[in-house]
Amino acid sequence: MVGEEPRAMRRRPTQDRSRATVERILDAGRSVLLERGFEGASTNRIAAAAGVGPGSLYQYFPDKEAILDRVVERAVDDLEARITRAFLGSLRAGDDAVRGHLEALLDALVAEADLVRVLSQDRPRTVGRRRVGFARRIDALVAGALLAEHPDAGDVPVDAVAWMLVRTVEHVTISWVLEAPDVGREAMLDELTALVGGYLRRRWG
Amino acid sequence: MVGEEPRAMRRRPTQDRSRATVERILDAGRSVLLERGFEGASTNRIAAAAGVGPGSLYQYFPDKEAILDRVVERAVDDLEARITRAFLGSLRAGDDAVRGHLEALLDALVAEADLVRVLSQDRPRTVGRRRVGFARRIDALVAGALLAEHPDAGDVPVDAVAWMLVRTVEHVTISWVLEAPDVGREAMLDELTALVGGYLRRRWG
Amino acid sequence: MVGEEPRAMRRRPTQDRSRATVERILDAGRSVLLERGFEGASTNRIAAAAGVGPGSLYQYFPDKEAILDRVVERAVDDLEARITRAFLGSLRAGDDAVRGHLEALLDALVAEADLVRVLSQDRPRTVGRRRVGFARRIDALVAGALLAEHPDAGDVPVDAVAWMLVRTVEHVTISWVLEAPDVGREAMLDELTALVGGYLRRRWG
Amino acid sequence: MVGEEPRAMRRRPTQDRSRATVERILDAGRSVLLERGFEGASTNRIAAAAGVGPGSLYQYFPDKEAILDRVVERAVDDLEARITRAFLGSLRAGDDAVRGHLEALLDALVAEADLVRVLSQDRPRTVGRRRVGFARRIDALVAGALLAEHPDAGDVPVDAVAWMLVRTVEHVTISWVLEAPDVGREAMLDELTALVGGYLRRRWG
DNA sequence: CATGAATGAGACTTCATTCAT
DNA sequence: TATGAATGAAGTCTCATTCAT
Repeated sequence: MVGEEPRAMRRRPTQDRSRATVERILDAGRSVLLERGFEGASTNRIAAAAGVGPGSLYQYFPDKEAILDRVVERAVDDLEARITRAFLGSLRAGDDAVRGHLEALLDALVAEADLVRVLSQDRPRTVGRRRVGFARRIDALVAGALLAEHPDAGDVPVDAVAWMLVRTVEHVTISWVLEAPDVGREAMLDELTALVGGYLRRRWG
Repeated sequence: MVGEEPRAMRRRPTQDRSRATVERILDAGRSVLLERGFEGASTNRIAAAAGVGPGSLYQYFPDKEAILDRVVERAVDDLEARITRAFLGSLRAGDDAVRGHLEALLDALVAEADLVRVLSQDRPRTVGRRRVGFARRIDALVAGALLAEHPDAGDVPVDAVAWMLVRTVEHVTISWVLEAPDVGREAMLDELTALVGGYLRRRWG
Repeated sequence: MVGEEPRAMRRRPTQDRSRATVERILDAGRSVLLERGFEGASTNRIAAAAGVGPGSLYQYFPDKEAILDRVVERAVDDLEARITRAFLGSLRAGDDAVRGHLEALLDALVAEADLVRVLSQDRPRTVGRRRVGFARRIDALVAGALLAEHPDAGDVPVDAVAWMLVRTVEHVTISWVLEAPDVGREAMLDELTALVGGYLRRRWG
Repeated sequence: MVGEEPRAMRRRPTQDRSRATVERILDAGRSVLLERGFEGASTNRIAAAAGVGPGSLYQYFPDKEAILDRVVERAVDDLEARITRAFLGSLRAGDDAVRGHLEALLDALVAEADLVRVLSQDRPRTVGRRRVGFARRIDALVAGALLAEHPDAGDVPVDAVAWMLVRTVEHVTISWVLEAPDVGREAMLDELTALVGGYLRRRWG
C-alpha cells in the first residue's frame, strides 16, 4: 500500500502484539475520557490505564492529539453503528413509523449518555472535526432513505431536508438526554414526532 | 473574624480606575477566548492582553474560572440581547412571520459567528452552566409568546412545544453557521420555516 | 532622645491618630497571628483586619518583619507580665511554696495557650531572637530571687542554677500545655515540684 | 478504575537510578533546609541543589510537604540513633553514671547543632508531628530503663517521671546548644547532673 | 520494541511592596 | 497622611515529550 501518513501513525502495527498494544491504548483512552473528560485525559494517565509506559504511546501515535482523535473517531463510529442499526429496515413515513425510529434513536443515545455528554461538552478545538463528519454521514443515510421513500422528489430539495432533519433530531434528543428537562420522555417523543411528521407531510404530503 | 474572602469578586470596584481595569480584563478575556479558545485562554495571556500584571486579575476575580465565567456570561448576555431584539413585536404565527423571525435570529448568530463557535465547541466542564441557563430563559420567552398567540391552549403542552422549538431552531441555525453546509441560506430558511410552520399548524391549526 | 532606629520605625507616631493606627495594626497583627499562624500572617491580611490600606503599614513599619517582630515583642511582654505576677511575693523555698509558684506559672501559660502554641511552633527565623530575650529576663528575675533567699551563695553558681531552673520549668510546663500528655495536671505538678525541690535542696539544703 | 494516585510516594523507586535520585533529592533537601531554613526550602531550590528538574521531585513525592516531612524524618532518625547510642549500656543510677549519659547526649546534640537549630526554630505547622513522636519514643525508652533499674516501682508514677526527665534534659541541653549562654559546659553538666540526680534520689532514694 | 526516569516550559496563584491620587 | 490599585517575582505543581537503557 502506498500513501502512508507519517503524522497519523508512526509505525503501522503489523505484528499482533503491536496491534494489541494499540488496542489497549485506545481502550484506555476511552475509559479515561469517559471518567475524567478531555481535561483529565493526560498521556500519563492513558499510558497508566493501558498498562504501558508513557514512551510507548509515541511508538504508535505522533502526539496526544492523534490518540484522542482516534479515540473519538472510534467512539463516534460506535455511536453511528448503534444509530444506524436503529434505522435498519428503511425510514418509513407515517407518524407511527417516525415515532418508532425516534424511540430507537433515543435509546441508542441514552445507552451511551456518558459518551454523548463528553463529546458534547468538553471537546477541545482539535477534536471538533469528527462530529461534523459523523453528522454528514447520517445526512447521506437519511437523504437516501427519503429518496427511496419518495422516488419522485419533484422540486423538494432532498439534501436540505435531510440536513435539517438530522440536525433537528440530533440536537433535540441530545438536549433531552443532557438537560433532563421537565418534559417527560413520552411528551418529548410526541412532540418530536409531530415536528418531524408535520414537516415531512408538508414536504411530500 | 479576620481575613474574610468573598468568592465571587475579591474587591468591588468602586473607583473609576478599578472599573476600567475590570473592563480591560474582561475585554481581553473575550479577545483571547475568541482568538485561542478556552484551551489557550491562560491567565498570563489574558493579563498580557489587558496590559496588566498577572496579579491584577486576582484583585477582582478569585480564580481563572471566575474570569471566564464572567466573560462567557457577558457574551451570552450580548447574544441574548441581540436575539431578543430579533423577536421584538411578538411572535406572530403564519409562515411569513415565522420566516421573518428566523431571518432575524440567523442574522444575530452570523454577526457573532466566532463567539458562537467558541461557545459551541470548546467550553470546559466548569463553564458549562451558562448555556443551559441561556436556553431556559429563551424557553420561557417563547412559551409566553405562544400563549399570547393562542390563549386557549386546549390540551397542547405549551412548555414542551416551546422547549422543542427552541432546541430545534437553536441548533439548526447554529449548525448552519458553523458547518457552512451545501445548503444555501435561502434554502435553509425555507426548510426551517416549513419545519416550524408545519409543527405549529399541526399543534394549533 | 537620641539613638533613633530608622529600621525599626519609619515615623515616630507623635500624633494621637498615628498612635491609634499603630495600635490597630498591632492588635490586628496579633489576631491574625493567633488565628492563622506565622504562615498566614500576610501584610494584606493584617491591613484588612486593622481596617487600613496595605500602604499604611509602611508609614509605620519598614517591612513585614518589623510588624511581626513588634507583635511578638508585645505578646511576649504580656506573657512575661503574667508570669512575673505569678511570682510576686518572692520565691520562697520549701516544696509547698515551690508548688504554689508552679501552679501560678502553669495557669498563666494555660490562659495563653494559643499564643504559646504559635510562638513555640511557627516562628520564622527572623523572629526568633525575642524568645531568648524573654527567657533571659526571667533568668535575672529568678537569680535575684535565689540570692534574696540564700544571701550566702557559698560556691553555688547562682546564675547557672537560675538558668537551669528557668529552662526546665519553662519547657516542662509548655510541653505539658502543648502535648496534652497522659500525665495529669496534679501528677505533673507533683513531679515538677519534686524535681525543682530536690534540686534546690541539693544545692542549698 | 483509572489513574490511582498513592499519597505517600508516587513511584516506588525500584530501579537504581530512581533510588539514587530520591537520595539526591533528600540530601539536597537537607542541605537547603540547614542553609536556608524552612522558609527558604522551596521546591525549585531543592531541585536545583539536587541537580534535577523541578518536575522530578513530583515523580517521587506528592507535594512539597512530603519532601520536607521525609527530610525531617530522616534527620530526626539520625539524631535519635545518635542519642540512643549515647544511652547504650542501660541507664544506670548514681551521679557519675548520670553525668556520663548527659555528656554523651550533649555531644550528640552539639554534633548536629545546625540541625537542632532548624528543627527547634523554624518548623512550619505542617511538619510538626515528627518531633513529638520522637520525644515519645524516648519517653518509652527511659521509662523502660527506670523500671529495669528499680523493679519495685512502689507508688512512683514511672511514666510521669520519664516524661518529666525527657522534657527537662531535652530542653536544657538544646537550650544550651542554641543559646550559648554564659554557663560553661562543665557548669551546665554539673547542674543538670544535680537536677536529675536529686530528682531520682528523691523518687527512689 | 518497551520502558520509565527525567525534563522544563508553562499553568495558576500569592504577596510584600510601591506610588499616583 | 492615607489609600488601594497595581505590580511582578517567585512559589507549587502538571504534563507532553524525549532518550538512555
